[in-house]
Amino acid sequence: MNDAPPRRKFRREGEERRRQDLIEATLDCVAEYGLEGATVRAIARRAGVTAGLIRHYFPNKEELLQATYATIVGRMTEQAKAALAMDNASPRRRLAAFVEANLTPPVIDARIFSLWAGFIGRATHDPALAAAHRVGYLGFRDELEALVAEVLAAEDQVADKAQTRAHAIAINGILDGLWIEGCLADDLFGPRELAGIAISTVEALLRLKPEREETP
Amino acid sequence: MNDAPPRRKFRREGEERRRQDLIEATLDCVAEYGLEGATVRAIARRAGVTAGLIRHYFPNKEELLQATYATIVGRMTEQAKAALAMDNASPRRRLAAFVEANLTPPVIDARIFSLWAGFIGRATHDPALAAAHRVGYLGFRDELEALVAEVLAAEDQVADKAQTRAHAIAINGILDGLWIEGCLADDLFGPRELAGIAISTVEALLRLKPEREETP
DNA sequence: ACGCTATTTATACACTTGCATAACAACGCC
DNA sequence: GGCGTTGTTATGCAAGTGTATAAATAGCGT
Repeated sequence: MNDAPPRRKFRREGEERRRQDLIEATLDCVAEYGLEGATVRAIARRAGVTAGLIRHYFPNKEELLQATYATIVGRMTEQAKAALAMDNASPRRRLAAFVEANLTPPVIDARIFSLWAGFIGRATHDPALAAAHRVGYLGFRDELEALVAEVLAAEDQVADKAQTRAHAIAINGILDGLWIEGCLADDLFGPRELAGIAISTVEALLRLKPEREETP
Repeated sequence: MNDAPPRRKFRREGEERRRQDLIEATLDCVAEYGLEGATVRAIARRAGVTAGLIRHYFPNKEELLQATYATIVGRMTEQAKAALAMDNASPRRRLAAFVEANLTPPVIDARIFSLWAGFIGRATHDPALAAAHRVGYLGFRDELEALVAEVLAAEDQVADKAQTRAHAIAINGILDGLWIEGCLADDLFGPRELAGIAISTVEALLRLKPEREETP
């Protein structure tokens, strides 16, 4: 008569490890089924735990989603900044590396895009998200603006402040736009085609000399 | 003892009219609460009908959403193409007008963006939406490619096919990227600033002569 | 003026969702 | 090795979801 189902075995994990696992599971779910498919049960199944556990690490689902969003934003900016760290290279090369880093995997990634779209769509109604986006955007643009100023200085161009700002806005737009297309339809482009197009465009915008003229 | 609630009065509408009303109501709901807020009941309430009626015009909710998406895609491309209709102007001016049309109201609009974001997030996993996006994108890009070819021809530049394609991809990216920023944070930019930046960038990309040189 | 029929309402159903709670067991500590 | 802490499971619930179905009525053809 003992038809009581055997209780599931489990292991205790470290707090940080579990949180990270849950976030990763959320990313997987969003990638596969979209934001709407990222239910607590689906996430838990993916993470190999039961649904209730989520509430033990996050006060509610919303916070898990925000933590997930913060994770990918951090991951992306980290990738981009890594490209800036090449201190020995010329400003022009660093700009090119920066552009390329933003338009190749792992930044070009359908999973990330799916999550980004889900969140950014909410930014219109959710002031907190709108503010988060703004901070990230302006930070990114400032970085870009500094880089542009360096490049122009190295090329002996007058770096008008307004002009530099405009350039940064434009480059940021190019990166955003091509990033989207790359995430949505990478099969339409060659492996490094988007990066190449972006670099050409940026160099034309900054009126850099067209070809290899590093050492006159 | 007659506590039977009085049945709601209603009017019969023409089929096409009702379908359009339901689509419009869906647009409102998505714009206001996001895709997740566009439930059949919310949509029906918005349209001033009861939920069951939706199923009388659409076999299921999914089809209503697809019809809605098709509607906004059509509306956006229609707006953009209208700017191309200035037949008497020079290719260069028409390109500038096209760019400007895509980066000023009513194309720059938080509501439209909200809709776009909601749907595009699904396009990663929903094949039907992905296909819809792709035809829209490629159609837009083809239009752009033809325009670029005209401009280059008028400027006596050799119009390499691959180069023209690359230019169109780049311009499309610029438009997308700046469109997003404009929709999300129009207060960060002057009224026509984004359009101006985009036009400058495009002209630099196509290596057009910098200033007013229309009549040498 | 009166039915006919298709549009519209009303109600119900099966299912999913996020969240709350209680029982349980893995693991560190003495 | 027993024990307490707490990470983890199991179960339940109320609200909301899309959909199915039947009843009602608006408005047209006659």
